[in-house]
Amino acid sequence: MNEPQPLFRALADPTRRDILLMLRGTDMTIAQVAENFDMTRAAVKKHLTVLSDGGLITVRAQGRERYNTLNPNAFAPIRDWLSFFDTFWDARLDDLKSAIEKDAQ
Amino acid sequence: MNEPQPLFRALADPTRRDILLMLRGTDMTIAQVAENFDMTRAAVKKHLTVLSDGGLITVRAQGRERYNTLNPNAFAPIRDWLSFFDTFWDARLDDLKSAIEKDAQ
DNA sequence: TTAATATGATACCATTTGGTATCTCGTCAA
DNA sequence: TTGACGAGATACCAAATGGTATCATATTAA
Repeated sequence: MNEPQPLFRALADPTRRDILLMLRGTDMTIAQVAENFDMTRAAVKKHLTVLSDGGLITVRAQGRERYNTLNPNAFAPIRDWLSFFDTFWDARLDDLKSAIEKDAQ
Repeated sequence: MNEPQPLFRALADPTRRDILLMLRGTDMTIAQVAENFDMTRAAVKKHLTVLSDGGLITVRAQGRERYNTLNPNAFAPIRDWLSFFDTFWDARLDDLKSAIEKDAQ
């Protein structure tokens, strides 16, 4: 069913959203990500795990280092979910249009 | 400023996302929303408060009832945030294009 | 080989979160 | 006027969450 819950959950924390922005340009190891925050490496690692569970990043091992990479298809499920509301907005606009037309008569 | 945190937080709970889907077609009172869930009205009310804090719904009083309405501009901040990654994807595609061209030489 | 380094894993803690129960306050109707 | 009804508010509880400290493991380098 491709549950979007882990994705929405992952995006709910500001630190995790900052990590994602940070990973736009370059892949980073856990230590590199942790340098940018005022918290322990262990805490950052937890955030990275949540991001991975949400399908937002993938991890590539290279020797003793783990490079975290932003997933190109990361936000597709969110966009899909948001699209459930598109027809609604259209209907609202139609209602408005009808009301205006009726008003003009 | 326009902090997106309350919005992301509001969307992180599956019950709240279901409420939003439910409100697409019609405005509903707290009791009406609560009918659709296996939890107390008080719990539903809490969810509605979080949704309101996130700017996702507005509440209109009518007598002793409160009608909850989906906010038309609800998802704009999320779309804005997601757009921060658009240039990144473009750059990735450019990289890919360059690599292919170099490969073709 | 041995020490330093990058990460994994786990136990633990305080706070937040999602939920119930309960009481109070307006508003509507008999 | 007097209940009944819809909603607000608060106290309380269990579980999830974000964080630290600490120890173990694997890899690199001297």
